[in-house]
Amino acid sequence: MSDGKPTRDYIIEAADQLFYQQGYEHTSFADIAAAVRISRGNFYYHFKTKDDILDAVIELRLANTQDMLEQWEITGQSPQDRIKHFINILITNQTKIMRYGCPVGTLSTELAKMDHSAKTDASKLFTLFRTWLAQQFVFLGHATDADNLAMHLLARSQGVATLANAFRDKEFIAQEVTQMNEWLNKYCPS
Amino acid sequence: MSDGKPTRDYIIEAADQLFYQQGYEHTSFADIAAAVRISRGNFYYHFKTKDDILDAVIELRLANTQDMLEQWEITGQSPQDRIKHFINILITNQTKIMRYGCPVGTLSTELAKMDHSAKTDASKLFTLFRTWLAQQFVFLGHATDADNLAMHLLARSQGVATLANAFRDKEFIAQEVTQMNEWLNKYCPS
DNA sequence: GTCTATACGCCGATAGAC
DNA sequence: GTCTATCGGCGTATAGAC
Repeated sequence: MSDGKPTRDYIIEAADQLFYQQGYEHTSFADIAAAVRISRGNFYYHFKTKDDILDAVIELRLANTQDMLEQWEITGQSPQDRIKHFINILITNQTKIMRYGCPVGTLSTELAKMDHSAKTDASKLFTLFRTWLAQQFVFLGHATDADNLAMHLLARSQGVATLANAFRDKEFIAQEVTQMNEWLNKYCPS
Repeated sequence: MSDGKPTRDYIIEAADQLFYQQGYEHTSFADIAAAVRISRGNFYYHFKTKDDILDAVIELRLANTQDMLEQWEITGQSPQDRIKHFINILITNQTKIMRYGCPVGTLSTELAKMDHSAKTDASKLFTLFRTWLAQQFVFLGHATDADNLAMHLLARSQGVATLANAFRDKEFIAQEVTQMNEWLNKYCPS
């Protein structure tokens, strides 16, 4: 590549995209190699197995998610603002979601069906959102059921992503996002 | 096989199970052949391609779903009873859902990622539930937003399935089902 | 670090005997 | 209708030259 970034990083980023767009199993080494413009053989200098790439991709996603949540912690002026940031991903990423679904949910589901060992690691992506959301609800004074509220919101968001993907329905997303914000307002001080 | 049922039907039923448990792509002809106890070669007497089996499986699921909805129409004494039947699938099938997710949602998601031609047919499974639920809401006197309410409930149910699968959490299902029933009561005459 | 060449198995699919 | 044998292709993975 042109800049100083290690080839390994390019591989992980390409795999990240392809695993999301095509699914883990449906993505071959040839696909990733073509995207990074290296030979298949060279591939194995950086990763021993396909599972190793998956591990690296999950690690990358965990780090990126962590960064995003920390950003929201800074830019969101109140807990409800921050939670609204979460709800709003459905709008921000609606094009991708309608095409490929939610990157967290679809990977989790695929690995569960494959009975893949990385399934536990992939679910940590959910945990990241779950813990962060729960913390916001604690800030809002709902310490006792903060985790339940976090899980509820996560589930709502997952369901919207799945159906928006199935029906390619933009209007539906907008409508559900509105309802989720209204739901949130019930738990916020007025 | 021992009884008079055509081998073709056994293949479809085995494929139905395996596609659900392992995913469509992850399931090979060898897997299905082993389950039905026929040779791989014999397979092609009944189906020309793997896609043909998928079509047959979707057709079977559509028919089975249709039957189930008609049953609910009979056994459910009121629209709210019938809708509660829908909500209750999450409890009835909780073991399978925690392991493999929702059969409708996971197939839809997988086919979308593969950009598979059968994706549209698979989404008809969602449509079946959607139309049926909307009809119940019409009966409840919510004609203007019946479809929105149906989609909302479908999404809730999908989200619960996805998270229950990711976290293998039975308690979460029970809790969300309770909330969905409470939500439903708001739209029912008291 | 990157390449070519290649091994080897499983995949979907076909041909043809019984 | 069911079988065995086999094909061509692509999958992951390895060996070794540069």
